[in-house]
Amino acid sequence: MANEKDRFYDPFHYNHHEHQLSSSFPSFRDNNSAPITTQNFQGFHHSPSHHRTTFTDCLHGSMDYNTLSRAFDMSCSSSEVISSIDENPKKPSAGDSAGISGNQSTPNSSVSSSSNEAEALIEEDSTKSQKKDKQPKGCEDGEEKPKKENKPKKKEKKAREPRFAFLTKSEIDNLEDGYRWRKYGQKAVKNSPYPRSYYRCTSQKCSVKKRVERSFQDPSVVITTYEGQHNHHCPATLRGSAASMLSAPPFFGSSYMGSSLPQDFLAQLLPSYSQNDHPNPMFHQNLSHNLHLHPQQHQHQFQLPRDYGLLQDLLPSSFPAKQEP
DNA sequence: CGTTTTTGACCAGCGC
DNA sequence: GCGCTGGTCAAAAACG
Repeated sequence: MANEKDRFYDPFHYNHHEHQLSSSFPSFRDNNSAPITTQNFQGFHHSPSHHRTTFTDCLHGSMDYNTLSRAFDMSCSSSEVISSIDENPKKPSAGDSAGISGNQSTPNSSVSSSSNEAEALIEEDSTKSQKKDKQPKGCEDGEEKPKKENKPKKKEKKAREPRFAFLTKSEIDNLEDGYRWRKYGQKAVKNSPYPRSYYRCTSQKCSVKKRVERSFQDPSVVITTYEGQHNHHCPATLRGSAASMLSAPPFFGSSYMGSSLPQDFLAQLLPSYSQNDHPNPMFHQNLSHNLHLHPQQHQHQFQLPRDYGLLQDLLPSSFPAKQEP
């Protein structure tokens, strides 16, 4: 279960507040000298009609904020929101409301639900909600009890892997991402008619998990949360880099935790990015090329939260100290 | 027959 | 302590 902090960072819950969050970052641009352009892309090779994913708020760890903005050449002039479903988060826990509700209005809300963007969110790993997870499966002590009754109740908490959530506009729940997954559970989600499915990477020794859930606010949006880092190569080589992109977890691996993360991420995301070393007008084309998309199809935007301070408040452990101008 | 999915039970953490 | 919820387990079923 997500505790306060967990819930706060949990994209699923985050999603419940997306409109609020989006509106809470009013002016990222001011703090950045980076030229504002919009980088859009969409599509999973698998998509029959349209899977669209927009990476938003790709922030994590100690990455440098400016670096990130530079790397993505972000545009925040269009504070788009996926939707403005007015979901009442039943439990406005301290963290929940405190962090987000400060700014409920939707500034220049070009609430373009029609623009179908999806988001990629970092879910800060909560150190509080670690669970048994990797507990040795019961009966280590020889007893054969029904089910897991005599599981050793380890108190030792295992740090959970960072998570990375994608909000994807898709009619298909389980988006193809190049890796093979085995479903190991499904749960009904509170306040949502749509169940959440739990998958594990089928590769041995790979502990990457993902959760797939459809947003009840916008049923056309699929929320996919990756957790962990693949320790193997993508079994299916997708065209371009879509696969590596979607296997985003490596991006969260410790080796990627640093100021160079955006570049690393983009390098993984798009080989052309590493080639070019810096976003440029061709970036769009490279992007679409790598994803085999038509430039005209670009409809989704990278976004960065605009209020760094607020983000720090939201994800205190994920951001370096705010730089005073 | 091996692998994957389904599904009810179980467990841990949290709030009250 | 109890109830709720998210997450996981594991047996059975389904699938290829």
